[in-house]
Amino acid sequence: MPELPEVETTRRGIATVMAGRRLDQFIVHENRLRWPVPAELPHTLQGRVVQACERRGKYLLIRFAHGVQIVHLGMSGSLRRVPMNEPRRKHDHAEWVLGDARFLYHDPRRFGAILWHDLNLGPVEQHPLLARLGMEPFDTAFDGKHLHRCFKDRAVSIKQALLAGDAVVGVGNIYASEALFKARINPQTPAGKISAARCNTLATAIRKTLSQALEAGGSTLRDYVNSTGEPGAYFTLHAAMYERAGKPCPRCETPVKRIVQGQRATYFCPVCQRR
DNA sequence: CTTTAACCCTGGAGGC
DNA sequence: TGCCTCCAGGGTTAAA
Repeated sequence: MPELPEVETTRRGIATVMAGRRLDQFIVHENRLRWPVPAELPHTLQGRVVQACERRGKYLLIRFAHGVQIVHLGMSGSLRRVPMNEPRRKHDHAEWVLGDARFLYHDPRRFGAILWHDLNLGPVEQHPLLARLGMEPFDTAFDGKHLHRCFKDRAVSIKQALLAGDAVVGVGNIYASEALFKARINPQTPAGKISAARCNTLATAIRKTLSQALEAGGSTLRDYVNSTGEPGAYFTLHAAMYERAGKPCPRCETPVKRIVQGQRATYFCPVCQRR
């Protein structure tokens, strides 16, 4: 389950190798991902130079002069650098070869995606998958005011509003529970009922949660793209709430509660986290 | 418009 | 040991 920290760590890893280099070959071994990998993509990319590796939300953007390759790791995907002679494993669906550097896209559940955006159609930010994404949590403009504005009049729970991704990107199911615990907000609170002051607290909590995870990801996954499936940051970062139902809250020792919101598990402390 | 639920898929866990 | 069922997850889309 790559969350924003893994995606960002992956981006940094591939960027140092890919940026400025010629892509000799892009090879598709299995095109049945979330959407089919475009059949002409290997031809479109053959011999083109990678300009940059960027990220928007959990989407990796591999930029070329004529377009942008959009890569999503879904929930089970990884993008690793491997030796040239390493045999492919099951679920290695695509590979990039740039000189002596080789990267494999591995995704057992095939929830990920590899797409192409032609820059003749306009900037990649206008791609349907990216156009309605919320603000980046590390954007300097991201703050409580922004959240308060986004959540105004919304009846949906704050947990679900965070996951929706139209206010802020990168807060997945794990970090939503963690950030709400940190901000001491009950996940069932209607988003529109959260005061401006608590939105400030929440914005800080989100940024702190993600940056701590990124730091953990950055240390344990320093060579993520060179390795063979290191554990994600959420394993090394001890979760206070996530998957800890019945265990004591780290603040008050009340048993952590598990509920389901929008078909997804939420973990919270019924004492520390108030509406 | 909002809200809800189904869907895509595989691996792992638990029951028998 | 094997077979069956259930569950997890992100994010889009169809239906209500």
